[in-house]
Amino acid sequence: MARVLLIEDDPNVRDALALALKGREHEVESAASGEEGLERLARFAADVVVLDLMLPGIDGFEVCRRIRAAASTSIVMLSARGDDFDVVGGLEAGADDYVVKPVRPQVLEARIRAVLRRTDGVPSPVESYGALCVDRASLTVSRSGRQVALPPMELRLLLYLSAAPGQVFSRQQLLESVWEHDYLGDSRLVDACVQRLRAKIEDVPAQPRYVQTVRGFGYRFGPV
Amino acid sequence: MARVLLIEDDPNVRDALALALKGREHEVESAASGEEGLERLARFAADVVVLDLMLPGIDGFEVCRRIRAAASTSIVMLSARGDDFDVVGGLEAGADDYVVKPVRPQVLEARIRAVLRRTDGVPSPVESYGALCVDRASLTVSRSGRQVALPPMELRLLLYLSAAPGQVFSRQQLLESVWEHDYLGDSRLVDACVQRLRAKIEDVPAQPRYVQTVRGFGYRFGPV
DNA sequence: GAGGCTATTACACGTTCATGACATGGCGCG
DNA sequence: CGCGCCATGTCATGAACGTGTAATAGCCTC
Repeated sequence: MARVLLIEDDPNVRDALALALKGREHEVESAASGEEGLERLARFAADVVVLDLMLPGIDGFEVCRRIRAAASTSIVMLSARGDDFDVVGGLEAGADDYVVKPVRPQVLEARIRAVLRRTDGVPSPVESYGALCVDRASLTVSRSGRQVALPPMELRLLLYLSAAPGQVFSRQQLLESVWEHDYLGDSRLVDACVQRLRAKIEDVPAQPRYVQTVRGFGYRFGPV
Repeated sequence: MARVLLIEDDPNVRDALALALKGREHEVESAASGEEGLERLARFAADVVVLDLMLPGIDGFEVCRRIRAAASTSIVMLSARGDDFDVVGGLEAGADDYVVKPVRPQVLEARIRAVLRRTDGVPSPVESYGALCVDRASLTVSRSGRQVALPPMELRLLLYLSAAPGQVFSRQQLLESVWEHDYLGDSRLVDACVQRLRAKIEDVPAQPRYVQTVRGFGYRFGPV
């Protein structure tokens, strides 16, 4: 019925859910960590990702953001923590649904179906922001209809930022998520990349419309 | 931000939710029964319908099916019954999400956003206190609809205070938490920052509505 | 009315960011 | 195998902006 990627570190839960979903004619692929999940996703074109929050290595929220940056796959979060605070945080990180463990497979499946029903009508991963067009499938960017060639890092940065328009990211967050650097310390690397990106996508780089500076905090993609 | 049709027969719940959603800049229309809701929907082009299941007259499931038949509006079901059976049934009747009462407005709103994200752009989460709106994702503040630019420290102070409305913080606490200074000692630094902040967000800085002085103790955010 | 607490304003220093030049390194092409 | 280009990361400079401090004025409380 659907292609499901299950990211969950507990083998018992993972196997139980995988089995149940397969029994309902879904195609299921499993991963035990965030890293593994992201890697699988690159090759297994999932319709929906079922994502545990408590993962070894990079946590569920970060995995969620990275999935959002790269693809338009739907995400159902799965967590043992059901406080209002957690739920709101999860949904704001970009999840389509948030389910509290333990969960009966029937319920999980019903929620997956509800999420997919919503997605069906939205085929195009092309997002357009003003004159800027970002196509996450072909990884191309165009500005006022004319295609813009972006080097890898600038493209990754743009994808990441534009996946959450309006949200402010610190340089540190960007170094970790986009560059996958883990060292702490001051670096003007992000700044430099932002400048180069602006030179290519902004009409007036000195008054950026898309990639904006938030003094003292970091950068944000739009809104104007 | 979004147009919400709220179908709920209990006037208390209805008014509370309507008020909370309006406070977050949504446009809200209410209906007390299924018939009234369907009729409203014909004229009020809602982005999402929040639908109680226990309604007088035609029940929530039937309303859901009729909405689905007529329009592509998203539906968030609201019910006091949270059995797995009910949840699965609700989602299979065509709901996009199913929320169990009682629900905190923040959670309902986060779920509405998640549902809308699929069809619309991504509006960011907004806390609103009277005429003051604080958007914690994009780090923007607006007063009576007009955006206010705040320098980093003033913004951090406002974010910190408004995260716990009503609670009093001493200058020392603020120095530690907002400034991350650890030295003890008298400093009028917090005062100065508060003044600058007031000048920007208060209508009458001399009679502050949002950032209030508690003589001898410190400052507090609201209540209005 | 005195003392302590807070508001208000001004100014100079420090931080932060933009910008462009430069060094490094990988990759493809000859 | 070697050359050269392009992308990336680092650095130095300069400007803009915000911030902390201090000095003064106002207010509340006892």
